Amino acid sequence: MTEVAGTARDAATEGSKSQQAYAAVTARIVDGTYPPGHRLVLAAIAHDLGVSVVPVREAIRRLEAEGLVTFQRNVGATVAGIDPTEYLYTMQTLSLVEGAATALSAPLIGVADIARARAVNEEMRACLQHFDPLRFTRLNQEFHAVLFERCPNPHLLDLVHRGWNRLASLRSSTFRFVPGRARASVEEHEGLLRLIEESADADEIERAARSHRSATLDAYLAHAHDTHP
Amino acid sequence: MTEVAGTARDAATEGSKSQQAYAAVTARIVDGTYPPGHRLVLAAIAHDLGVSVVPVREAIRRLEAEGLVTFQRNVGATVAGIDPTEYLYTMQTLSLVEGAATALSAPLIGVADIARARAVNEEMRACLQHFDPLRFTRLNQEFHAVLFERCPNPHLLDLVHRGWNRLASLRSSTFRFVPGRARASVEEHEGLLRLIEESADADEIERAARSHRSATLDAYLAHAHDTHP
DNA sequence: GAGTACGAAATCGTATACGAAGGGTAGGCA
DNA sequence: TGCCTACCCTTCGTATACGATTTCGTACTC
Repeated sequence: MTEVAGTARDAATEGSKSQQAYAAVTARIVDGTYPPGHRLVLAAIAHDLGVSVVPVREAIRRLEAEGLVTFQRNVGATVAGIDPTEYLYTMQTLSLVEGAATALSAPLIGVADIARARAVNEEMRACLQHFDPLRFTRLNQEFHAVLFERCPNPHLLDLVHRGWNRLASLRSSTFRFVPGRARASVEEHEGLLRLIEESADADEIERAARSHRSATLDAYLAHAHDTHP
Repeated sequence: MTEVAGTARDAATEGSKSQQAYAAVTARIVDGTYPPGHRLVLAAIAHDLGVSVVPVREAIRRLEAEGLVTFQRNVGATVAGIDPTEYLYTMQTLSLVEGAATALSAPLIGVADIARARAVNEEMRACLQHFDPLRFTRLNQEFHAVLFERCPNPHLLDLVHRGWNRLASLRSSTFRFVPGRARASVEEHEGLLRLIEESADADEIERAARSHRSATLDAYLAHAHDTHP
């Protein structure tokens, strides 16, 4: 079946069924088909993907290791929720690793990268008018990806990706709750680009990138505190 | 054997077979039964542990996610090696996350913790006389564990544990190669304790903890460069 | 003598099957 | 009427079995 229908299908058809299952489930979590709290039943997913439960099981375990799903023995897996505490920890960790990754990749960033990042940021600025949180968040990720993707330390880069993945599961980004943060964010992006352009000290870049993210977290916390005192 | 003899056996018998397999394989990697480069054959391990290949497979995948083993499709898993580059990346990442974890846990560290850490450090100081790299390394881990273990951010703490685990796979620690680093390390430990005692700024503690580890890395790199120019 | 091609052994990947543990519901008893 | 218990159903956990893929050894040819 796999060969017949999907010949040179798409990137998802690559490799083992486990990988396919992983890709498929991840996509569904990120795009919201499986909302937070949704129960992931192995047999159902397996049937859905046209494979056996074994590869699905492996995929779920991998997702568990990455924190996108929680797992309970003999009970099953559920899509990890948007627990505010969880959010805090994830953002805190991400600020740390992304800050470092950005600093490490800064010396390797060329003019083309800078231009691309700036273009994305300008798009974000334009987006401020008729504000669309989802679009803004997507652009935000794209912007930062340009900045950290050249990080030479693969472990660190992997941690950054995991952090973003976890955040992706709550699609209704921070900016939905705290739209006021969006404008400041765009300005800080420009400042970050300047630092990289002028080959600033690694420490300085790391601090800037880290506090940029921390500020978003703080804005969210302040908002959450106002809403649920 | 597992069911008949071991009723409330021991901690290793807890939970699923997958967890048992994970614990067993991890232990063998850390204690050197499976040296770096050793090929992990599923069927052999399964037979050895008295279980089927499925749980073993899951355990291996988990170890892969943690970086203790490398995996190749349709080929198998091998215990991850001591590639100097890998070491650099791991230490770099560890310095980052451990520094942050130490800073975050500092306010939660009580006098008892300080006393224990200091006792361990004194033991390390005594150990400097008839130097034993393995013992020194074990004490070193114990010392740092006291300092970061109270970190309230579980993700971050998990990353620190993973980092240490990966380093544990190369038991012949840095201090074997660079014994001169040991004395400086003990002194820096004392400085770190002082900072925590006097409730220093979080940034300051983070910087101190990070550069402590970075210094160890640098010492190793300098040594490696001397040896293999 | 070296390189290549073919075949066999080893090992992984996945499917299917069965036993076990949890949760929900219905029925009975206080 | 409310709570407790027993049963059943759903879903997971593991074993076994078979097909797929890779690798190593050997023989043949240039």
